[in-house]
Amino acid sequence: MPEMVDLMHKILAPLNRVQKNAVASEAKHLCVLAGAGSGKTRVIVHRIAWFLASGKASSANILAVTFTNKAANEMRERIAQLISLPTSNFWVGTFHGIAHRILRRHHVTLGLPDNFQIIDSDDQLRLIKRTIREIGIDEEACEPKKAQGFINKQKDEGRRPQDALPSAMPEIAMYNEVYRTYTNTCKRSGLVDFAEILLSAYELLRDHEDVRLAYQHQFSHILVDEFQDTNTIQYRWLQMLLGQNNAITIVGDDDQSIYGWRGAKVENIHRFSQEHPGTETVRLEQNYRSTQTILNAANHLIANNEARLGKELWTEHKKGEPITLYGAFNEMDEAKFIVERAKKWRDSGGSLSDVAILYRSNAQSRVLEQILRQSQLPYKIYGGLRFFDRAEIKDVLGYLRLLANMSDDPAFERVVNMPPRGVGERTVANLREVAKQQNISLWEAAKQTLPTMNAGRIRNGLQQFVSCIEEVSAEANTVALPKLVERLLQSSGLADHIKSQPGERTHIRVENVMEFIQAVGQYQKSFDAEQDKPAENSIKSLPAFLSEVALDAGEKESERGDQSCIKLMTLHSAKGLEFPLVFMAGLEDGLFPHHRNAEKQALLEEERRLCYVGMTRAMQKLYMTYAEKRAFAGLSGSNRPSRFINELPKNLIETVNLNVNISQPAMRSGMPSAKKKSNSVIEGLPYTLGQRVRHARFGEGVVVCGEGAGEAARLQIKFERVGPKWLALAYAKLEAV
DNA sequence: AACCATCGACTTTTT
DNA sequence: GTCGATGGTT
Repeated sequence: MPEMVDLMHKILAPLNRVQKNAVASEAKHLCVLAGAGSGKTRVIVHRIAWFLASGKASSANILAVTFTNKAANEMRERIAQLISLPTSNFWVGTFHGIAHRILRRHHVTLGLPDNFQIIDSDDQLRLIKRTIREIGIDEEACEPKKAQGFINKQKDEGRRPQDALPSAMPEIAMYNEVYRTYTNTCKRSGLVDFAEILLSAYELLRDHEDVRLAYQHQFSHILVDEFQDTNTIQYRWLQMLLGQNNAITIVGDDDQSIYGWRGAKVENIHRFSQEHPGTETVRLEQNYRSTQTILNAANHLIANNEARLGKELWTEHKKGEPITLYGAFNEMDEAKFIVERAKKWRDSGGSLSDVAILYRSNAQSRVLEQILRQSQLPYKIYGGLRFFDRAEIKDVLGYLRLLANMSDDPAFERVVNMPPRGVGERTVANLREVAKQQNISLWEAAKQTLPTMNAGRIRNGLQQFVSCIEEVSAEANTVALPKLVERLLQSSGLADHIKSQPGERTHIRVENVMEFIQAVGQYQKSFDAEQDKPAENSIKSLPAFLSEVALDAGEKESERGDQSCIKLMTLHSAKGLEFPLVFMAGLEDGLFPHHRNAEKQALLEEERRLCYVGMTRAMQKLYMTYAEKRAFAGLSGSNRPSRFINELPKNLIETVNLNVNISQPAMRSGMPSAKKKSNSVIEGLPYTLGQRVRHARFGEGVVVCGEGAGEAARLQIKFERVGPKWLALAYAKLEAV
């Protein structure tokens, strides 16, 4: 008993007053509005521990749901750390992970094969393309990407093809037809996409009372992280688990809802307390991350949003440095400025791993990379292609999927001619025809068709493929996964193919495959440990491995090898992270807020939240930059500074123009036009940035930047014919144009 | 069937 | 300025 009291003390002691109220709340339901950097995860972890320590629930009664594997793992680890209990019987996981686990358990009830597999959005798109072709709709009229968006949206909203909303638009009917056919194909092939996981899990609970009651009985205490990001079906799914008696704790921040475009409904958190009588709402507003200056600016910005529950961050930290605003001449100049300041940070004792450069769209990283490389600063781009999405890895996975489930037609199509063995589009089309007529899989069709084919290159190739699969498949009974993968790579010729590809990427691809084999080995190990004995075959572990891979975003990759690297990522992928020094680049109207989201209020508010998220990543110092001219496909030409800049309190901002070595006083007026003028004057020189000049030898150009004064004054001119050149003003004969 | 050249599109992406 | 898809050529 004294241990219990000790434990309860240990749980509450490190918390502030509001956090304590949340953790120990006796209310039936709890809504924690957790501002950025306010100790959100800590509250959720401690509340779980509190339930356990106070005897309200045992670990098996708790369901904790997150959106990312990373968050789920972190939660699990921190619970284990706080209370010394094994966490293996906790239900902690992502929406998809938990729903998937339930699907596996009840696959019979759902009419799913026991070896059903998960397809990612890439596979989904391929399958949809094929479906469109199969139906025979004109691809011009039915863009696969749009069809994919439609289907996922339907599923996110809980609508099956037969539930289609009446619509006057003929294309809706067309998309729905694709949806219907696609659904059938998935069923036949034993495939489940991401949205399907959630929808099926919801329908299972909705339609089967016994199942529903069993889970309701089990999960007396439900906790949900990042609740502002839940979509319709996730909300309903939670509703099913909640029933009348269970208690739920939701944690989230409506000001950080930035995934509305993916179906997330901020309204879910807005209306939660109304729909759940007995809800206590707690606001975590003390921030442990940023300076008061940064928080004030962020508070001021987000106050412009109308639809919000309302929250104001504060901190006990110092005021800190002002936010530095830099209006660059162009994107090069912007990148140079950022790199310059990052260097300064390092030279004055900071670490480059503390530095993050955030941007609205991925394309912006290119210039930054270029300048970083030139400056020889180490950097790492986050959120690019995920490890398991690399082409060579997906090829190997395609083979494995086929081994796990011979009816997996998309997998068949991916690998039947990989490496090229003469089985082209024509041959596959024939197989598809056979498969369709007899309602069998492509694999079966291939085996059946083979003896009737004309001898030749095509038949040889297909025969090779079939033999390879059968051979390796037989071995799956006797060898473990890593060995199986190696055999597969050899037997299929994929290993040789990758090695023999010309180009500089070969080396990396080979390395990736090696790493994949290693990952497979690790997986087999942990699988064996769970089963309590080493498996002498891959049959059992393979489907589970594939599911794990499909539901793994590949976050592990970002963990390694990032010592003292500057981090580059989009604002979206920065959510949940923090950095001592943050640069937000490309704050231009059109880019950020993105022009497609600038008109409608709701969309603009989401852009503003994105800006808020970006700003609140910064711990010590925040830079915001924009380029007056940006060469950017589609959005070329000159841009105004982002309207968000004007929404920041002027007294928290210092405006700087690095290249001319002058610090400008804070903007006098918020008007971009006024600012533009004052900013482009080069102090002490008779030229302005962006001015056109003519040189006797180099021709016409534009003043890009300048430095020095008097005799030492130099200007950088970007010439149309010969590119940028630095010229000493004293010698170069320039004339204004 | 495989390769190459040309055209055009282009936000964000937890699973 | 780059990636991907498409169409024509070998």
